Amino acid sequence: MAAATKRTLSRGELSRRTGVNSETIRYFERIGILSTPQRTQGGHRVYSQQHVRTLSFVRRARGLGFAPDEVRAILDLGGPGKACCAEVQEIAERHLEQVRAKIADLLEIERLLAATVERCSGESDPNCAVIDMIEHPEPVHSM
Amino acid sequence: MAAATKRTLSRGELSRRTGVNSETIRYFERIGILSTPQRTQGGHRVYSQQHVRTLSFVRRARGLGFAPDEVRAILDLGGPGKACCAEVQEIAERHLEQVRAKIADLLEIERLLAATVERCSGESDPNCAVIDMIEHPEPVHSM
DNA sequence: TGTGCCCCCTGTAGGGATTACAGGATCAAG
DNA sequence: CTTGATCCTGTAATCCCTACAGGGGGCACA
Repeated sequence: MAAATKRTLSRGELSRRTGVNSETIRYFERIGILSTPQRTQGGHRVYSQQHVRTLSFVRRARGLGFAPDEVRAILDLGGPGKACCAEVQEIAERHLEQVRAKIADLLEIERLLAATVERCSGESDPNCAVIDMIEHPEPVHSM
Repeated sequence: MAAATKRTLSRGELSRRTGVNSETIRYFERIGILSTPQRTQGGHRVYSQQHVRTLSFVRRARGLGFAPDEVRAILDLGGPGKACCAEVQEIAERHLEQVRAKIADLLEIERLLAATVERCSGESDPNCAVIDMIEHPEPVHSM
């Protein structure tokens, strides 16, 4: 079991590899986001490279605001031999819409913030542009 | 108190107007994000148009992933006669950076999702492009 | 074969943000 | 004045994690 490419990892190693808190890994397993790993005779979890990939994906998706349920929904469809494209495509498209809506909102906020910071004198002007923006926001549609 | 422009609202009305859960309004008041409103003699909260504006801003900011503390930080600076520009500008700039980072990540995800959905046949192809993407994601830097 | 030390195991408790609920009072319309 | 909707307060529950306590495994190294 020496060097080179070790094909399995402990929970701590998986945590370090993916940046996901090791307690959270246990939690993800409990709520069905990460498949139950094999165990050693002593009961220690043994993770595969597949787990690394999945968990990395989950991390990115969660970090971008996708709900655990949504993540699970996509992940569930990726199981071995499970149903495919038609169904997955629909979910993916919904996500795409959400992503685009978020981007639009953020761009709007970005525009506002940037313009505002620019107008800011940096001095102690009681007529602050940022505060103005807060108190009289342009409508950013929806939300 | 008939029609036209009623200048005050009850909690429920404020909730409906802003889309923020009415219990959450109470919560925001408790943690200092929404200023304590006036009360009727019977103890019912009475909100102003200002509350509508602030709460809408809070909602947008929260929806975009800004922490309550961050929201409060900006809001606090907007108080009547409070300190200004220099300080606010700094906060706003930090936010701007965060916003831009988020946008970048989302654009990356959007690109991936869009390309993937496009490749999708929409049929029951066991070789699903979306699932492919999940299992062999291109690195999206950081995260 | 021991024997350390580190990491892992389980169950459970904590925390932040939000939402829900129970039991009672107020509002406002008829 | 009655009544149904809405509000009040305090507290519990929920979700998503994260942390802790106490008791073992895993494994290098002598």
